Amino acid sequence: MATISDVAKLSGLSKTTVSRVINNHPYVSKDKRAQVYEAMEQLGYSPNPAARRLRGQITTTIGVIVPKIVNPFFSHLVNAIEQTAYQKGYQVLIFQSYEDKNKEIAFLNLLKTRQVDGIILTSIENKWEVVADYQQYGPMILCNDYINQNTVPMIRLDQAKGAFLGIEHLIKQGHQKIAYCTGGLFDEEGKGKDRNNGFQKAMTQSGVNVNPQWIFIDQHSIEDGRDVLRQLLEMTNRPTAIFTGSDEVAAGVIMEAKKNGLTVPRDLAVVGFDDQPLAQIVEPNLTTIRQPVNLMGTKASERMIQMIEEPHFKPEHEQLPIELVVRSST
Amino acid sequence: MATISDVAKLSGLSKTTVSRVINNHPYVSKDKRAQVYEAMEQLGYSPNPAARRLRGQITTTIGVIVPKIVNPFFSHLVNAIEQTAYQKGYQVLIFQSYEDKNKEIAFLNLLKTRQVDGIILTSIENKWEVVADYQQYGPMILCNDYINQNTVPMIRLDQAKGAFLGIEHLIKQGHQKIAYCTGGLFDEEGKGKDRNNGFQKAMTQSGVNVNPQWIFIDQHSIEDGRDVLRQLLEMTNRPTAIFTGSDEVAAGVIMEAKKNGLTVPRDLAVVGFDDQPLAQIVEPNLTTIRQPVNLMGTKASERMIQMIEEPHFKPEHEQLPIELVVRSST
DNA sequence: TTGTATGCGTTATCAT
DNA sequence: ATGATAACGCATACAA
Repeated sequence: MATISDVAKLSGLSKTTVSRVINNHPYVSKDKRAQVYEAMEQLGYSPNPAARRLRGQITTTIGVIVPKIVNPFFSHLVNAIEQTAYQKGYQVLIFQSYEDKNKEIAFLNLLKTRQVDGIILTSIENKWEVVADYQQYGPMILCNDYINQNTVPMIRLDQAKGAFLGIEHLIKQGHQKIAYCTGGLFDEEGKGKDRNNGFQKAMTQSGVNVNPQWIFIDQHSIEDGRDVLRQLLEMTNRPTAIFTGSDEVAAGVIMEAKKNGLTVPRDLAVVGFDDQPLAQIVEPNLTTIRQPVNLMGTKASERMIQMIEEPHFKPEHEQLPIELVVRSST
Repeated sequence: MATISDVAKLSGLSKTTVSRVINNHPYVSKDKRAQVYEAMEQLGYSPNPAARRLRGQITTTIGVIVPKIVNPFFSHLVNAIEQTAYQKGYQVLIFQSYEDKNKEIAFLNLLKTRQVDGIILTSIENKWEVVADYQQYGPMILCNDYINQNTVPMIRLDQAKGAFLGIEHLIKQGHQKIAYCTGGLFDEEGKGKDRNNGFQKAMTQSGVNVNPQWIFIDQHSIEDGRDVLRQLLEMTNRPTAIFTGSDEVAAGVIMEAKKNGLTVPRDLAVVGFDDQPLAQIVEPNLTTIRQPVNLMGTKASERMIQMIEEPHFKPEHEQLPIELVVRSST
């Protein structure tokens, strides 16, 4: 590989001048500039990023930590982040935490070691205090996941409203016996807390009781959904509707319901979450919650770059709208 | 950030010794080694990768170029590559070409500028000669996509066999009027050529005619599938079966067929490709071709790392098995 | 077993 | 407007 010295030698100028040309500095005469370009062309020169980093302390690389890239929600999110960043000349490093605390720490360390200029975190695995500590090494944005503090910029969806809309919709349809699935826990704090609150709020507001028997935690896959339905089947007192918090789970519920002779939505109404392609493939088509994933990714990317380039910039928290898509499963 | 000099100063030793400890060199006494660790710990030291790269010319980073990460096939492939690489201490940079020639070139340039130690190419956008040229700058592997030359290591699926199995299956079921969709073109060369050949071979072998009217190119999405079915509907001479080359397209075909009062597989048998989750959600469940994506990713990753670490290693070409999964759409 | 000195490719500082 | 030189953090050849 040609270096800046080679270019300097060939063009008969100094490294400094070449560097000036590369970085579009002023005070370089037209003809010398041309000479340099000529030489760069001839040598097929391109600057060595490692050297630039060592020198300039900037990597033009953003790290994104996601649980799993094979989850369509995150692959779309990453896609939006990446496209936006690319346009602005930034690379995106994608890291999969697999919901593992140690991996998350390992990735956060990239900020410390300056492999990335900033990190976009789409889910939090460790205690927040632990994660927050890394902010001293560079900018960090929470995108999708969030915390109840004001110590880091956040771009997120109004998850509570999402759950609220889904449940409210069911209640309006006359349902009083409503089951609830979450991908997280059913705690005040922790994963899925927001949707839980939205659920609670909608139920309380309409004076509908929450039956703890009908709460299912840690549900993610199609198979999980099938399993939930099997459990429902064994109950003497069954719900008439179920909010699943995931299109996959919803699809599983529906498939298994039909297999067992139930009719959706007559015997059981089902609400999903995400509006993934499969929502329009299950039959009946899924009523679900649509989230503006692309918008969220784009915003996160833009904010991050701004934070990197303007060290004193502190973005506002943002909560993006979310909507109910009514189809035929309710 | 602490540097190696800080560690040297604090431990009262030289940079060299510290460096030796970091890189597990022999000839460092137990106690000095301990001192160094002690100092590193105290300072929260971690080596600066940019400096290491500049010095050592190794990045422990592999680049993967995919068309789109939101395509589940590629997100699973990338996932497998990444997991394997991560275990061996390599990072993976994911690049989306969006099937754009220029983007592909831009990414290949990362090899030239040593941002990555090697590149795994999962699809080829430019002419092969153009791409091949970049091999002089570092190792390259073709994974999934391939060429008819012996100039680069390849790990791929037996796509021809995949298509062959699908078509053969249809013919065995008594079908003679078979439509064919491809995500590429219907040329001897170019995208999808292999599946085309498998299709041709199965047809010819059984003496079944190929009707050019029933060939559809450049089909990818669910919507594309719906569209294909609408076109079929307008024909007076209709096929009795269709091989789609994509589960999404197959799902679209089935959805639209049912919407128009056709029964699958009685009126139209449908074969997909990929065995994605939705294959078990459409009704009837999709007969499809299953590809060992994870295996392919793992192998590509392993081979690449070997090529990086042993400069004279030239991996064998590999063609991975592929299988037919019969469900109820045929 | 340990340390000194040098260079990797770039950019910023200071002269000229 | 242009150039000489130092410095970024690290790893190695060589010396001791």
